[in-house]
Amino acid sequence: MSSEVTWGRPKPERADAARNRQLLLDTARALLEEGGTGCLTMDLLAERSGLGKGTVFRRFGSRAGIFQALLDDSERELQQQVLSGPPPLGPGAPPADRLVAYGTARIRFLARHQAVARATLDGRNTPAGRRPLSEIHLRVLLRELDPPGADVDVLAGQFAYALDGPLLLQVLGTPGPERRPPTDADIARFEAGWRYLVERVCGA
Amino acid sequence: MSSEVTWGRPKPERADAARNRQLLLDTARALLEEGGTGCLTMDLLAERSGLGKGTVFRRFGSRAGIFQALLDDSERELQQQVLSGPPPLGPGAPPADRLVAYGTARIRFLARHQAVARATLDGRNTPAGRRPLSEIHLRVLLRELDPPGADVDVLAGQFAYALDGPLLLQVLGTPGPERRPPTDADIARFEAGWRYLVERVCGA
DNA sequence: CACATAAGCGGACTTAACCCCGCTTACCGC
DNA sequence: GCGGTAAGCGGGGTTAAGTCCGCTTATGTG
Repeated sequence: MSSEVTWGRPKPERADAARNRQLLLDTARALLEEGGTGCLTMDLLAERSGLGKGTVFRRFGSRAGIFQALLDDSERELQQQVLSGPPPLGPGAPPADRLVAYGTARIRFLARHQAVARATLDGRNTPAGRRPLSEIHLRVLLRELDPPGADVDVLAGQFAYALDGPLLLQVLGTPGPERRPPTDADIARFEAGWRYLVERVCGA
Repeated sequence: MSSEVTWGRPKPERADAARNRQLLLDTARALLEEGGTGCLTMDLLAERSGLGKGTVFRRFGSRAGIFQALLDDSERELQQQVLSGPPPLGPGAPPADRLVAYGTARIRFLARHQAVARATLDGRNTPAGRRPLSEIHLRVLLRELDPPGADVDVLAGQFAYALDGPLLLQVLGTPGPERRPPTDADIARFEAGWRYLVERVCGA
């Protein structure tokens, strides 16, 4: 887990910095474990890690940035499966099947990390211009599929938010103001909905 | 503009409270005009209105709440057109046409109020369980249309976020981190994309 | 009109994200 | 090894969101 794919970044990041980043992520996860997202404050994170507050902000830019980093980290595994795992999630299956498989996987991923994903949204300062990996992958598959007459860029965005939105804001069930974690039944409905959408849009 | 549709609320709200609410909204709009969303702070809003900070929070609950209130206020006009305006936006046209018309109108609405809509999102404390009017309307139209084999509740959510997401987070153009307001060309693409989606999903 | 009361109000207080800037230290070429 | 230097670090300071609680006032009743 040390020197994996080292893509040509101009400045590779100093050794102590990398160590501290990892330490911070680990501490952050521990804090989440014991008190949920609300419990994770910058001061506490710094203190528990034995580092200064400035360091925390240097690494992650903002509170939302930490959650983003955590989510990216968790997402890496999924990415691996998509890039080089077995079909239909990985390469080898027809694009439409991969689309369905990816959506299903993403739904489960989001359901598992709902709290962190939500904390990523922060009206004040989102990292700006950050384009979700999800959308990029969807675009690749859609371009391969090339539905006649579609604007693939736009469609990829629509699909990405059709996948993420309902789960992040938890829109299902009675109109009441309760926000419960999604049940297995909810997830099944979302998955079926996704399958339906892909089939209708990308020919049957 | 005084006593319109007075639905049976248990407590109608005291007169001075209503006056202050309106005053606060007006002041908020003035602040937005002169400095954008970033300039609107609770302290400043209270001071400019000649009221205490407590009052501001009592009325709107949080900073995000103010933006929500502003957006709701702006949205009322659109709602009127949907409920009792001329077709195809208003009642009378076939559901598929109304779906397209509504999406188009919503896209334009969001493009015009993008900054405020964005400020509405706040990872910390969204008013919880708030279901966008948009989604409700979409569900009504979809139920009328009743696409075979679709889960209308799920589909309404997917559509709602397919409409809102790309515009709120501005996902289009080169991958760079610039967040510019959407151009007319962007809007045209989103509209075409929406039309495409509706046609594919709801039969041609 | 006087009173009761519940809603509304104000503004000091607390908390936490985020900024700043002088000090420290890992890394690179000799 | 040995500077030079740019990146990394620390933690106190600033700003703004959100809370609290005692005072004020609109409103309905006898």
